[in-house]
Amino acid sequence: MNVGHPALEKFVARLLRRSTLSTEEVQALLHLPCRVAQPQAHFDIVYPGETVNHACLVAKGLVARFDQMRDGKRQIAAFHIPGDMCDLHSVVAPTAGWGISALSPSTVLFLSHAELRKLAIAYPNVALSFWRDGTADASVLAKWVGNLGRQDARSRLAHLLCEMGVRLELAGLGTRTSFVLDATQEQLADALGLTAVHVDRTMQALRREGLLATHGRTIDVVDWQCFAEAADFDPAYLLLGLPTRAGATQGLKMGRGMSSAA
Amino acid sequence: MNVGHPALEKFVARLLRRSTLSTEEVQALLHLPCRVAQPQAHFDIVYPGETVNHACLVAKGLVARFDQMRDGKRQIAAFHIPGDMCDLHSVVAPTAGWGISALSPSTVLFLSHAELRKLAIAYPNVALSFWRDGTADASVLAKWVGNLGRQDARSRLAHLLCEMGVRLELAGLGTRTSFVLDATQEQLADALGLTAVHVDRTMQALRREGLLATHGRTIDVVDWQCFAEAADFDPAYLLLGLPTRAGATQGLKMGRGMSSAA
DNA sequence: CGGCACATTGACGTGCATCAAACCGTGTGG
DNA sequence: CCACACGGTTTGATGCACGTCAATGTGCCG
Repeated sequence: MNVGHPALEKFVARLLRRSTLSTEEVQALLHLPCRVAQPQAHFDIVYPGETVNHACLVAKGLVARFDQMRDGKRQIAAFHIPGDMCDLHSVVAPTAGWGISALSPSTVLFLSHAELRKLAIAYPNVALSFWRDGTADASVLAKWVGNLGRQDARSRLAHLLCEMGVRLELAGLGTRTSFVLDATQEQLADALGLTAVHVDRTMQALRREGLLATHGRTIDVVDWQCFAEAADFDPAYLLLGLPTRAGATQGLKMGRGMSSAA
Repeated sequence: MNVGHPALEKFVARLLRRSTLSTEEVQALLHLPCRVAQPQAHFDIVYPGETVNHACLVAKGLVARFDQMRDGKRQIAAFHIPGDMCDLHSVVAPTAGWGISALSPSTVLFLSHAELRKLAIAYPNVALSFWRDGTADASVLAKWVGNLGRQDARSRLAHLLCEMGVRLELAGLGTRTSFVLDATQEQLADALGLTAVHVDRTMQALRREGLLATHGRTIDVVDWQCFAEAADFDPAYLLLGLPTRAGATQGLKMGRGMSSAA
């Protein structure tokens, strides 16, 4: 057991990107006790359906939240990079259907629900920031639903890469046009609702189009504008106050009449 | 402007299904002021990308949160039934990428963010219950990601119907095996990432198999067990403490080694 | 050097999209 | 009371994006 692990700073930095916290609140967060673990790639940190009494903070590596079908097929619902709490929501819902798995060799911190809840109750503002953090995750999920439901493989893959680029850049782990995404094509396939084979072919297509270059697991986006275009990517859903693609989706379709009965 | 609308009771009932609240807290919630509107079917209540200063509570009808692509195609990310707050999360994130649309003729209440935030700060326990409510929505989103990514049309449709059955039953609007889902096949298609044509054919297949019967927009599930089986449905993700399908997804796949460095 | 995880390739099958037309119930106006 | 328009459902013909299976290539590590 450990108090005030340096990775907590990354988490606080993430919260501060969307919420304002007082020095006292920040200090309280930074002094949370934690336990550290270093799962290797493919290790399941939390099994689907398990009840936990701690939340999981990523310090290093790439971690995913996934849903598992009866036949064993997996669908990744979220990627988590250093500074992310995979399951902060487990504080208010300790049993759920998902699992958490390390995609690459990682370092994770376990923070007790009791301690986190204590903070949320003592500092209403911290509670709001936790809620807001969860809302941001949910917004990403909603966007993934849109991607899976209404875009083809090319757009889906491009969108995922755009998202990870922006998030990794903000986390200080590269730039949106050049970053390391430490996942196998099979893991990407699990996130995109595709097969590894098709992810490979799609990746090749993007390379052939000159939109993308890869060196090992480093992704280089050649022309961000074109690429974001191909991805139908608008960073608004990340809830980071980033500049929105002008007039993108606003008011495309008018509804028809709404009798007000105030 | 209206104070203490009866539909607030449904919302409080929804919160109480997952959280415990004191009488005082309940009273405070029940006395929230609101504005009422009655959108007809297809009316867009909130446009994608709009900034709002109120949250939207469904009193009657069927309402959806949706994501819109550049080409105008829509993907529904969540259905909302009476008692649901479509966008409680907008209290902590007033601008986001989604839109909200009435699928059938509905009644909705608008509750001011300021008032809701005031409650959340005054009563930490209410803040937790709001956070928990948002978490439940997020859990449903994650499940939808799984469905869209890894199940075929038949399972997806069946799963959606299972979910709506259970939710409508809990809201007192039918039973899980017999309920009204007031959406067109096109709207279902927008939720399932399919086309209306294919939804129709899939529905017919389920009827032919004897799993389902429909009368207008009333759904009758013939054999819940078989149907839930076909849907790969396990209600755990609804976070309602419902009985879980025995040993469904637990520990299907073992991970491999995790060097502990506590 | 051999083994292993991952990437890549090719041949082939299929689930769902697309397009276009017909059908059906319901409300509306002549 | 019929005609017709309208939103929604149903049907059929055709095509393609992606899945499946199976083999081969490639870099890394012991």
